[in-house]
Amino acid sequence: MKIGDAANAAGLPVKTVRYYADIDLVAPPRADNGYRDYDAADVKRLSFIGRSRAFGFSVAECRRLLTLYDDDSRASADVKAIAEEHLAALDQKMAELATLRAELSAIAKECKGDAGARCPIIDHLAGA
Amino acid sequence: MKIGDAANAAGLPVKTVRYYADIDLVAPPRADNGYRDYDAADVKRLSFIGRSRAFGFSVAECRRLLTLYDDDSRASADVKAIAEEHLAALDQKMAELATLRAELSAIAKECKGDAGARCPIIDHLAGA
DNA sequence: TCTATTCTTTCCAGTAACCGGAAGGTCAAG
DNA sequence: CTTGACCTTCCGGTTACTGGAAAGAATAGA
Repeated sequence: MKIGDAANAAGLPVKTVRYYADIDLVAPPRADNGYRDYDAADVKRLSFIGRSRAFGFSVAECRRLLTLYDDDSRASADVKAIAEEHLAALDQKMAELATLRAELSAIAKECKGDAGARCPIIDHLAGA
Repeated sequence: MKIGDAANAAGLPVKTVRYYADIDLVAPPRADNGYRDYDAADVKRLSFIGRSRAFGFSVAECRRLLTLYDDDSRASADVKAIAEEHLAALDQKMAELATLRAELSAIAKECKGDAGARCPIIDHLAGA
């Protein structure tokens, strides 16, 4: 199976699939003509990565998850640990954004937003 | 004033200040010895950028804000527009993260997280 | 069979916003 | 005069790709 078909089946851009091959995430053998030769298992792994990425896992995390996916005797605790690690990171990110948003919103409220030059937002950013 | 002092006064790493000079955000003249020569106004602009970045504005947005900061006859509406644009982006980002978090959390809950191999998280990622 | 099109390959550059380090010039202190 | 702390430029790496160029391979149609 050529890269285009594999990418299609996995729902990923060809470029991305080639990139995953470059970084040895899913690196199929080569056919005689030099083309990468994907099989059904590769497509499954690509789909797995696609879904993991959609959940916000980094490529590095995907690599770990893929190792666990391949390992029939893994402990589900190991998988869950990665997931909770990621959940914690999401929580932290959201908290940061919420703080930012609240502060900026408070400052923006003070600004009339008219044709006048006086602007509390600028003043705040300037350190007033 | 040399870059180290300016960076110090603005609370930014020297590398960052040099980067801002490279991209013409705050580009001071050169002294005879080739050193960048910052003045008090430059330090203020650097601090302004530092605070803007801390609020999550991109460097491109900082550039726009800086233009308005420099313009005594700007309309506060122009500043507020940038701020609200950014607030909207923050809201969208937070919404995305919240969705992600909820979905992942729901899946993770199904996983016992023990020594067993059966793992609903992996199953979900595999597309079960 | 010739050809046009659609693959595929590799490699290079760019994205955002820097950080780290190397090689080398400058300057103040001791 | 030498040491050390600055400063300079340039190159590479970070994340996860994306776009594009140049060139070879395969396939469909005339």
